Amino acid sequence: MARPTEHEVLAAVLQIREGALQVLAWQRARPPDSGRWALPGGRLRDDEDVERSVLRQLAEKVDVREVTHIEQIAVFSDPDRVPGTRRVATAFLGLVPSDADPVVPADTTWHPLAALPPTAFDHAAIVDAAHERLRAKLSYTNLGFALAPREFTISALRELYAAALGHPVSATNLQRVLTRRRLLEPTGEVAPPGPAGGRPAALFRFTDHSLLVTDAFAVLRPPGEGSRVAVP
Amino acid sequence: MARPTEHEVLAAVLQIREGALQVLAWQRARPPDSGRWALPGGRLRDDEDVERSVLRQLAEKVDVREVTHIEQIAVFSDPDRVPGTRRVATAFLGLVPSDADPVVPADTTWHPLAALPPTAFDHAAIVDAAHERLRAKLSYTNLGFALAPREFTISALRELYAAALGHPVSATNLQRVLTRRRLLEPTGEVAPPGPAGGRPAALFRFTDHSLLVTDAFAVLRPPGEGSRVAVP
DNA sequence: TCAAAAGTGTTGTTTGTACACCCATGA
DNA sequence: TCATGGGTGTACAAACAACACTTTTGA
Repeated sequence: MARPTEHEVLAAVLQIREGALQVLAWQRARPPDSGRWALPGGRLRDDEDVERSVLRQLAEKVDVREVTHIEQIAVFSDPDRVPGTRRVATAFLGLVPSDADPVVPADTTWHPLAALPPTAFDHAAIVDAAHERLRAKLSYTNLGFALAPREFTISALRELYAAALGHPVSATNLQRVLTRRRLLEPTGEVAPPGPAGGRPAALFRFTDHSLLVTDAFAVLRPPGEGSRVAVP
Repeated sequence: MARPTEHEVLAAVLQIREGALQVLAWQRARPPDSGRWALPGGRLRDDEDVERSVLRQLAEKVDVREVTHIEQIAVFSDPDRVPGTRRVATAFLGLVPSDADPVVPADTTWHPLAALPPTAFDHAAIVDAAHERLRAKLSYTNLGFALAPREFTISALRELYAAALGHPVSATNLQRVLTRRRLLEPTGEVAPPGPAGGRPAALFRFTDHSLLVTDAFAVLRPPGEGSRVAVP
């Protein structure tokens, strides 16, 4: 009955690169599932909780200072999710801003979510769940801050949102929505126009770099209340 | 280094009883934390995933058929969250409709969240997280179906929502919002008035008993799309 | 016919979308 | 002065809160 069980953490680290949403993975050199691509992670140590563990393990793959957001997605615990010793996994979503280019080990590369190579174990399901969480939170929180550089033009931000959401986004309305929610503020600077000319774009930044829920239109709220809530 | 680690599941089972949001807990008879109140749960078995495990363990406390909704909240994994052998916990939110009155063991009773007795370990934090999740999802999903009887009057539903949310809810607007989202439909029957008289109330039911996200006003959606999404 | 409870009508505000129009720059 | 991208103004529709008003019952 007391078959040994390990606990591991796994992270789907997402970044917009070359206009596409990509995930960091490393290629397994040894069985099981050798040759397939796996998410970064590993065993939970005795002296750390799952949050510290995932940050420690990511530090071996990327500079942790470049991970702007990390959150639990779910526990994956099918008894047969990996062969051999049972392993229960806590899965995380991690985000890296689009202007970072972390040094990664030789066996590790980025892959567009739209064209994932064969993945190890149940890692494809973890990537899907992370993507879904990202899509949802982009709509009702300020989570864009974790995908964008510190300063950016609206059209650059538009491309990030479009890539992450998987559908076209209007720059006009994106600016309007984020400004009305007071998530965006102009820096006062402008970016030089491209080679084809055009009006120079104003630079913006996110007002906050911690997660805020902007459920302005979430209903059934107490009579006459604000609409911003901090998430601890 | 390889200190033994157990994996347990814990459930914050919530129900509206006597007009208040209450949680199911049992009183520990033995150390550690003897006398304090703990959430139902226990060790993960080798042949089950965490979802099956929590349902199995709840079956020992309440009739599982009365649990209308269950979902993962988060992993609690502080190395010192319990004394002795390390235990990593997957916490769940469970919901029971207000008209159910499950038979529970002698050491187990319901407690209003507003007046929780001393709790064991980190179980108070789990209850808080479950409550927060419930509050959020009541606003943007049809999760009310899991708290309400199959058929109910609007004013009964109003009391459920008010108790779960912790603030007053207008019956007028509650009916309007849920109807507009097509979450509610009239049964055609009416409930007899109370002793003081009054117009008999029409009975309603939820149109769906599986979780639906009604993020009608979630922004940045693709140009011209529907507003209901099924959650698997 | 009055009090009590339920339900509908109406109004105003906020949020978001769509689209036309104006602005600043390089060639 | 024209093409190119950036930004604003305006109009419209949907969702919701607030509150007045009507309906249906028991006493």
